[in-house]
Order: sequence, then structure tokens, then C-alpha cells
Amino acid sequence: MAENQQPALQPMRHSMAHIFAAAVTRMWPEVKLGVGPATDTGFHYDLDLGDYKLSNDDFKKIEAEMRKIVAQDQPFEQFTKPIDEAIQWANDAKQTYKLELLNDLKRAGTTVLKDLDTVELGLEANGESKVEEVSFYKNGEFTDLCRGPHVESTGKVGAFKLMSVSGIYWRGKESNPQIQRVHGIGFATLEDLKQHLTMVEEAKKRDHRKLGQELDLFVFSDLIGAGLPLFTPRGTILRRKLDDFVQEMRDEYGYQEVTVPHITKKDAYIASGHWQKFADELFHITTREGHEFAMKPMNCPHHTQIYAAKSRSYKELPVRYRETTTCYRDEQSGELSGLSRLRAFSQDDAHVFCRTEHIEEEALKIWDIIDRFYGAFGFELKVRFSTHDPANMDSYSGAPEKWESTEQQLLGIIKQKVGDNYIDGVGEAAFYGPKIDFMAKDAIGREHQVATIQLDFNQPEGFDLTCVNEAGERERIIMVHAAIMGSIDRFLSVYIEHVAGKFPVWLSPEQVRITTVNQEESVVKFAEDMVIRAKELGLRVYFDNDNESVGKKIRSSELMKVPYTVVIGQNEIESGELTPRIRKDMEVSEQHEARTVDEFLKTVANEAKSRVNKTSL
RNA sequence: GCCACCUUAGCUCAGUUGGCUAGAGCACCGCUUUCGUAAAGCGGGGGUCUGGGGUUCGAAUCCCCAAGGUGGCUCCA
Repeated sequence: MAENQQPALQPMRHSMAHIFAAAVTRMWPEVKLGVGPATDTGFHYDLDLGDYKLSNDDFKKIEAEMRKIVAQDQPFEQFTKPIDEAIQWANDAKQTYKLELLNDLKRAGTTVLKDLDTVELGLEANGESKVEEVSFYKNGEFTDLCRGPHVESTGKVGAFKLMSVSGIYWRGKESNPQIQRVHGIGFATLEDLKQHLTMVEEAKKRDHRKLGQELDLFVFSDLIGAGLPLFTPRGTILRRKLDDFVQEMRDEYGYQEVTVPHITKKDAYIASGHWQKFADELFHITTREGHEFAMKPMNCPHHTQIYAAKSRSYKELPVRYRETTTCYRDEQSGELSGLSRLRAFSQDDAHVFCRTEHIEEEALKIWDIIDRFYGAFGFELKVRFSTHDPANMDSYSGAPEKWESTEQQLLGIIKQKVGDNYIDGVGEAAFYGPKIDFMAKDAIGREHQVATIQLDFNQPEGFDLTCVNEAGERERIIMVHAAIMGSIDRFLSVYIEHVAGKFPVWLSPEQVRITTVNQEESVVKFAEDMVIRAKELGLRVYFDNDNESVGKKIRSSELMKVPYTVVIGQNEIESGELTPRIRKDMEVSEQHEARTVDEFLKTVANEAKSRVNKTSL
């Protein structure tokens, strides 16, 4: 996005945060301030106003006060204080949150280990050396603990707007008090700010939740429950077509489809390590005989048991299983969001059981599928190397040395594919192993995590997975987990927004709509014959013989974003030719000039066979 | 789960400070019309105002609880 290309915006946005805090301090002198960093689109500030809850009505008043400070053009002056004086300052000012930060800063400065808290707060600049002095910035009557940099004076900030307020835990810890965070957007010019708001509007228009309803793809029901999507016939076609695409490619690479039940004994998750870590997020089932089961939250344990059902020779490795199947996780209600985060979601999951020597080739094969899949949709992919955090080994299973070696192996694959063009994701690993995560950048510049390739040396231990090697000994194997879409549901949410609901012909739930000009017998007969012919050719066709005006029927077809709409009347019957109406975003090929019914349908049927995205995004 | 806000017909929304049988457009159904590329005309059905409890002479409107949603926080195998 444009705003990321302008590092000069960061000091400006950070200055806006100070101006915001100064304004709030004028209006509520008792406010206790937290931190106020620049963000990708502006800034936010965390603050504690006791029982008073800010609302959107307060924003106008705060913005007015901010504008006064801007008009006063107060210079931003930096100065330093010895750490103990700074602590005294925070104490005197009753700024308890700042005080906490300063104490941590002092403490972190005296310890050799990086203190996680200060890392989070971005105060680690001189992490190793003892902190003796801290930096402050002052504008007008307002002083804030701050590393800077800032613009010269309050008059030098661009356009800003307060957007929303939300409750947060101080420093993101649930054990900490809950305070308020005000989000603002900020840009160099008013035009940039307006452009950003336009972008936000565009994103709203593309919102998959809105389009899902308008295009009749999926629904939710209060009766069924939150986070449990119900896919309509149209939505189900989309899911089927996307999944077929992935699975056909997998078959090319030697994957075999398997099928497993959706509930499982608790024991499987104890062996996998999931029970210890995710017991609260499982849907638990107790049988009438008192046995504990859970809805499956993932598929690895099941697939391991298919592998482990017999002894395996090294010669049959790699064994590759694939399965598109629904998983169930008891997500917190506040985390649910459209198809992006669900309690029941379908993974296009796969597991490769292999020896270490196979890993590279297997990972590269998966990477090929990912490239082909995302390439077909015009997504730009970014790669993230998701590794363990050595400072937080409690979150992971297995020995640190094993982590190091598997990560090196993954890194080699990444380097081979993209060189240094990847993002470091320290702490982003799964608890059982490191991952290569793929982020897709959509048509309006947003990034979404989608595909994943994961190395797992822990579950083979937990499930005692082996093969018989050349020496006739049982040898521990390794697992590779891979999902191309990640979850079909989440991919759909990303994809719907990517194309704004304008699906290419091969994916469109309805490919051709045939409408009649009137209900005369000859017209209806001609149109019905065309519908039959279209179905013979495997096209998804809808016949609109409603007693409505042509204009209205065209409109209805356009609103449903149907790629081809044809109107049948006396003209078509007499000439035997038709002029299809082609959805505006699609590339108009000369093949769709006026032609016979059969030629038209064959052209579309042919087009529907190729998995290319011919729409202009 | 936590904080803030929201929930009126299938959809999108009106509904003044609590006060007559709760409205509109679209959609749906019926009739008329038989129509040429983004909305033909007329008529009709449809809502215990998300659910439950309370305050009040009186509640869509105020209070409490629950469910669902939106934006954040936290979490994400």
C-alpha cells in the first residue's frame, strides 16, 4: 500500500499521537496515558480514563482540540533525563503506566537477557547496555516519554481523523487492567486521507460477508450457531471447484485421498500434544458410558493412524495422504468473523510421511502446487519463515537442537526458491515444528495468510511413527503438513474480496443465463432447447422466463454477476444467431461476436474448462 | 472471553422527548401487460420491533439478562 512506501509518514503519525494525547490531557487532566505508536495507516493511543468510556461523540471535540494544538504550531523539543529522575517525573505526574514502562526500562537495562516486555514496546534500542538516560519530547505544555523521532512542530502534521475506540488490556496481557485504545488515521495530505477512506469504502463493498449474501453463497443461522456457515448450492459449487483444482494437482504429485471420522478419543490428542495445549478449544463429547471424545480440531492424528496401521518399508516412502475435511474448534465468540474465522471450517489438508532426505523434494512439490494455484488467481505471494522463539521454549515441543536443524532445512528450501525474499516470523511456528507460511496480497493490497508447509518431528515421536530401513531397523520418520488454501472457507473469503464477487467462468456458480423477451410459445421453446443444449455441454445455466421486462431481467443477471447473459426473442429465432451480453470486467474475445447458439455455447463450455482468471481485477 | 457500539418484514432502512391498529423501497405472490440488453403498471400477503425478565397507566423506544452481529483486544494446532 502506498502509505508503507513513505517512511517519512511515521514521525508525522507518531506526532499525531502526541497531539492526541496532549488534547486528551487538556480535556481530562486526570488521564493516565499508556503508549501511542504510529501504525500502518495512522496511530493509536492507549489511555485510562477510569470509568469514563470514550465514544464517537467525543471524537469531534478531541479533534477540535487537536486542531488547536496544530494551529499553535508548538515545536517538538527533545530532552533527556537520568532514568531515576524520569521515574520521579512519572511518579509525580501520577502516570502509573509510564512509571511501569520506566521501571521496566531500568530493569531491562540491567539484565543481560532481552526483556520481552520492552521488546514489545519497542524500547529495546539499547537493549544490552544499561539504560541511564531516557528521552522525552515536549510540545507546548505536554511532555511524553518518547524515543522519537517527531516532526519539527505540531503545525507540520498532515490530515488526521479519529476512527474508533476499543477496549484493550494494558500491554496486551489479560492479567493487566483493561484500558481504552483510540484509533486514528493520519496522512500527509487531506487528499491522501480521503483516498484512504475511499479505499476503506471499496473494501466494504467487497466484504465477503455482504457479497456472500447478495450472491447467495452462504448464510448463518442463529438457530445453528455462530461461526457455523451454511453453504447454499451456489456457494457449494465454488467450494467444489476450488477443491477439485487443488486435489487434481495433488494427485499428480502422488497423494492418495483418505477419509476419517470427525470425532476422536481424547487419547489421540494426548499423543499428538494438542490436548495439553488446546484442551479448552476443543468441542468435548462425553459418551453415555463416560468416555471422553472431542470433535476433531485437525486431522494429523487420524492420518498418522492410517500410516501406522501396518509396518512400512522405507521403499514405500514418502506416503502422502490428502483429505478435504471439516475441523471444529471452540473459538472465542469475539474472534469469529465471517468465513475468515469459524468454529467449523474445512481444510484442504495433506500429510506426507517420509524420511529426512525426502523433505526438500516434497516441500518443493507442495510449493509448486501453491505457485500454480495462486498464480491462477493473480495473487502475489509473500513467504514467511515461521520459526520458534528460543526465548519462549515453553510454547514448543521437542529439543532446541531439533528445532535448529529442521529450521535450517526449511530455510535452505526457502533460499532455493526465493533467495532472501522472505519475512522472518520468529515465534510464528506451530508447537510441533517450523513452517513456511504464504501470504496472498489481494487486488486492493491487503495481505492474508493462506497456504502453509510445516515440518513436524514431534508427532512422529508421539505416535511412534517409523519405517523399516535398509538395515532392517525401525527408523523414526518425519511428517510434512501442507494446506494449499489453508481452509476453503478462509480462502473463499479472501478470494471473494479479491475479485469482488466477479468469478471467472470456470468458477461461476451460474455461467450462462438465458432470458426470454416474452412468453410466446416459439420463443420459450427455442430458449428451452438452448438450456438443454447448455446442460449437455456441462454448463451451469439458469433459465429466466419471468414475465418481466428485458431490462429488469438483464439487471437481475448483472447483479448476480453472471458472466454471460443471452436474450432470446423473435430476432434470434429468425436469424439463428445471438449477441451475448458479457459481464463488463471480462476480456471480450472476438469469439463472442454474433454467432449461432451452438457455437456460442461451445465457446463458453470450452472457456469453462480452463482454470484461468480472465476477469480484470 | 474482554471493551465499545448495534439488532424493526427475506434484504436495505424510516419510526421525533415512552402515547392510536408499526412504515417505505426492493424481494415474494396474484392480475394486467408480451415487452429487445441495468428496475413496466396495479393489487396482495408478510413483523409478538432478536429472545426473556423488569420499570410504567402505557415500551420498538427506559433498565437487567441472554443470543446474534460490527470494530478492536486476546487467541489461532
